[in-house]
Order: sequence, then C-alpha cells, then structure tokens
Amino acid sequence: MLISEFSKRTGLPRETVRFYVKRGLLNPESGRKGGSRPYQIFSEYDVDLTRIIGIHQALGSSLAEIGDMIDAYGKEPDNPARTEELLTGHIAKLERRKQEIDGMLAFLRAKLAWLDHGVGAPPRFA
Amino acid sequence: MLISEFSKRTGLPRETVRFYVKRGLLNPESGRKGGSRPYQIFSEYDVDLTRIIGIHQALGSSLAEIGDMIDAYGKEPDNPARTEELLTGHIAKLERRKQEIDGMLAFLRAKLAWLDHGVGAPPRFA
DNA sequence: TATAAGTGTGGAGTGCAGTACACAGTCAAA
DNA sequence: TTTGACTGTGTACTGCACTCCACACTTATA
Repeated sequence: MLISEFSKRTGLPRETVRFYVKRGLLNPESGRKGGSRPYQIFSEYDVDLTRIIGIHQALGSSLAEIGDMIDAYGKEPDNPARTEELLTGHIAKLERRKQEIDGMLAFLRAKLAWLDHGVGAPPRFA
Repeated sequence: MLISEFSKRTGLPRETVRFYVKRGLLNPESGRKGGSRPYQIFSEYDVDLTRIIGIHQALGSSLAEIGDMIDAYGKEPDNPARTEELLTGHIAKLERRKQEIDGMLAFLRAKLAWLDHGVGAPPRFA
C-alpha cells in the first residue's frame, strides 16, 4: 500500500511515517510508480511493526532501542550468541516492568478500597 | 536533608532535582538556613516519590501526568468521585500495559526457544 | 489535456525532559 | 575571619520525537 493508506491504517501522520522510515524503523519497498523518486510500498508486516513500536514506546523505550530490537529480532540472527544475550536481557527488563506495575496496581487498588469503604489512614502514595 | 544529600540518595543530578521542584513534582520544605533564599529540605517521602516518578517514566508517562497522579493520589482527595474515576482509568491502563508485556514476553521466549533448539521458521517479530 | 490529489526531498520549528553554566548569597571548618 | 563547599536564581543549550512548511515531480480523474 502507498503511504496515505498506510497512514490511515496505522493512525500515524504521514510525517511520522516518513520520520520512522528515515530512522530505519520501517523499510518499505520501492515501487514502480514515482519515476526518479519511487513511491514507497508498505506491507502488512509494516503495519504490525508500528503496533509493536507503539507498545514499546508506551513502555518507555526510545526509537533507537526499538530500532535495535527490530534489527535483532526481526530477521535471521547473524550472531546467535549476541542475539540470545539481548533476548535474555530484554526479557529480564520486561519482567521488572511487570513487577513495578504489580506494585502500583496494589497501591491503586488499596486506595480505591479505602475510598469506597475504608477506615483509618489512606494508603501512602510511594 | 539538603539537596546534595538528596541527590546522592536518589541518584538524580542536582539540576534534575531542581527541575522536578520547579515542575511541582517534589515539594521540599523551606529550612531555616539560607537567609533570603532558604535551603530546601527534602524528606524520606520525597526519596520514595522519585522512585515512583522513575517507574512511571519507564512506563511511558510524562512528567505532567505523573504530577497529576501525585496530586490526585498523594493527598486527601478533595473530590472523591473524580479521584475514583482517575484511579479506575489508571488501573485499566496498567492492566493493558501488563497484557502488552505478556504478549512481548511470549514472543521473546518463543524466539529464545527457537534459537536454542528450534526447528522450522523463526517466530515472527510482530 | 488540464488539474487536482498524492508523493518525495529538504529544512525549519515545537514541546518535553533534562543539562550546563554564570553569578551571588550562606554556611562551616580552619 | 577567611576560605572553600554548598545553596539559590536565572538563562541558555542539548537531544529526542515529532510536526510543519515549501517546492518539485507523478499519477489519476474530469
């Protein structure tokens, strides 16, 4: 698909799509249309990628880190040992994130319970 | 404690601490020292707060959003209904984050298994 | 075949989150 | 009481992730 359809599908402004292409996060093919400046052809995989990019951004990763992940995990690994190292590190990081989320959820639920029918001191934020 | 000790305790540069104070994320007391420009006194609660701020940043929240949370959850609610609304929304958001993390973890573990002793096509990133 | 819609490149500007620096007042140890 | 460490204010600068033009070329439609 061309960029405007891709933009509609993903909800990203065209400018942002171009920005991601420039950063190497997306690698659309060059189509036959467009003459000396061929139009970019985006795939369904690219659509999936933007979802992944969004998720990792929401989890606090930078575009540079996300680009590294796409490179490391998105294709056949040229250095399996290194890829394995990245993977285990990444898994550990996500596990930590989950624990932090669980901690926050515990506090928020306690606060909610206290608001609804609580007695005594409110749960402490932090 | 004064700002340099606080800086050491939290690992945040002094400049960043001042920045957070300016943004209203931290509210140190005014001590007796410092004359016309009283020195700021930070508490243990402030130390805890910086941890919370860090966690939420790593989960993709902006300082403005984090400031709202501190205001809404850190003190006695002046509008309990509104606070409850914020709480449930915030809880839902964190639940979504957790699900996204689980999805990514499933992929990463599949990739790791495939690297170790996998056969067939590698798991798809996205 | 005109003309509007779509596409590409390049560069400038914006908002957020720091980070660095200059300067002046205050405090504590020697 | 001097000297060095620490504190405060203010301003400017940086890096990231967009966002917004201006301009030129290509394609599709009337």
